[in-house]
Amino acid sequence: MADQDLPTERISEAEHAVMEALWEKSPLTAAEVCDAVCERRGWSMPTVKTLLSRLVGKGAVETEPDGRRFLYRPLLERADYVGGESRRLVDRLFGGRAAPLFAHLAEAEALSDDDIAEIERLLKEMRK
Amino acid sequence: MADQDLPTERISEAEHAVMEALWEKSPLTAAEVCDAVCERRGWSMPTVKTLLSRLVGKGAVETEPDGRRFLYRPLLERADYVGGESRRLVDRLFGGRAAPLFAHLAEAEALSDDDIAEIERLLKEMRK
DNA sequence: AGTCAGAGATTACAGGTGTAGTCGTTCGGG
DNA sequence: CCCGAACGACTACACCTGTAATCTCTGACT
Repeated sequence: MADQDLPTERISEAEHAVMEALWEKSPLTAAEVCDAVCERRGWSMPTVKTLLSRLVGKGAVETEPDGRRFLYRPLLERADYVGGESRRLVDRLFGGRAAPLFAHLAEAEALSDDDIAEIERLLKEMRK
Repeated sequence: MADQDLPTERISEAEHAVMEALWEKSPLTAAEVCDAVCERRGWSMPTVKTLLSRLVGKGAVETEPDGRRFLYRPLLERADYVGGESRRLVDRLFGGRAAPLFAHLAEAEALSDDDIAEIERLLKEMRK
């Protein structure tokens, strides 16, 4: 009963970098997306164009004509993407239970003091 | 300073299913791995053989001759794999901070009561 | 001793992904 | 009014992944 009718196919890692740029600010032109990500990833414009096209094809991004170019805007929301990826990981690696993930992060000392404090705060809030 | 000298390349999802079988019990023959996963995934023997070979190539599994066949044994430990994958996700999606991941799971109601109780227990233990 | 079952090795092949070049059109400047 | 810059569309291509068929060898049984 949790089926989304979003026909959202899976988004690859490179595509995700483009999505992050669009989540940060949108709509953007292809050139602006490139400004946001090309240097960090060592990409050229054509690469960004390809990724944008694929994202449009996957239904994760929509275009809006603006003169003779396009403005790109995310259709998939970040929270949905993040939620899906998190769930996939938890399902695949921890049998769907979040506690073992937490235990693992704790054991690996991947939790900062800030994280711990924040989580305690969240827990307190939840149980209220 | 946390670089592992393990030359462990990335393991794909199908390969991961094979690893799970080997983590469950090892060493196993290819046929035994197939017994463990073929039905669930709808795979045939050749598929398992291919995945095992790739895992050996990636240095995640080692072989030990046993008569004329091989016994397969994981070299990569489950905790390392799980840790790596978890870290990748947290880095990519939450800027490396675990608290937002936790917040997200909480918000998405992906935490069962058991999870919450368990996490509280872990927290109490950690702060001691 | 000959053959067959079963083991790993080799090959296959379509689809996804990372990364980019080229093509055709069209707007704006001279 | 023409040309070049810039844009999206199309094409390219190597590698990875999922999935499997086929080949070759060798040990065991008859």
